[in-house]
Amino acid sequence: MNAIFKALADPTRRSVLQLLQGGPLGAGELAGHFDVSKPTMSAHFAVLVEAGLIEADKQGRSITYRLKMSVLEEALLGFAEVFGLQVQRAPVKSSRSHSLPAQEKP
Amino acid sequence: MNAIFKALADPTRRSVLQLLQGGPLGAGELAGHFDVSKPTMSAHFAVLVEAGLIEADKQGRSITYRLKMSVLEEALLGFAEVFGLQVQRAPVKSSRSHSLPAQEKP
DNA sequence: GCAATAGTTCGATGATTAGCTAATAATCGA
DNA sequence: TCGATTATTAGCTAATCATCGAACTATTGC
Repeated sequence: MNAIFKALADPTRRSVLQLLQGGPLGAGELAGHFDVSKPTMSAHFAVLVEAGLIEADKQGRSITYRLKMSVLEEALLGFAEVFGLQVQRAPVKSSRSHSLPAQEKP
Repeated sequence: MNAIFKALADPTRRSVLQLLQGGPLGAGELAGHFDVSKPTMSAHFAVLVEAGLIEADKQGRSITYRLKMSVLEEALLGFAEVFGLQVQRAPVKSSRSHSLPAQEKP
């Protein structure tokens, strides 16, 4: 829980999560969106993986990161319900998804 | 936005918010719940005030802190909706509140 | 095998943070 | 006015954090 909030405390990491919301992306591709060095991005990814918010899928010499929505959802829910707030999947807005939906490993 | 997530990154500060969820509390009373010095707590309060998550009401030589639910709610909502999540006030569970409800300044 | 590519690890640095004690400021009751 | 109370400010330390360049590892293609 604390690891998740710590992970969310950095704007770069929150942006990474938002980018992954559109579907899995490679490490290099993600890094291209930010003006920081690759080692720095690598560290950010590590923090997110450690928190369980994303998952790495290594294939060959590239790595694909995938958002673990359920973990984010559970964390927000757990925190919010103490305050009498509800977090739930929003009703799907009628817009066809352009990329594959970020699907959780079964 | 960033200030809010930074504020939420610390477990002590999250606990403070949770305590305030039951209604306004004095600085000393809040500090009594934690095993840290009062200056340290004072700094935590300052961070929360800076983020807009709580509000101080000074009366005489004591200070009452009050949770600003709407700010917390807006922040969670703004963040969550990017991920297709909804945050809303949960339906009131049928349990009478023991203390006065944390009411927002009008 | 070798060069190129993708990403991580290492080591260093500067900034921020949480924590403390001691001192200060403000208020209240006697 | 004096002493007690409540909380903040000041000044410090230790730890954590984001960042970088350089070196390293692993993989692919030729």
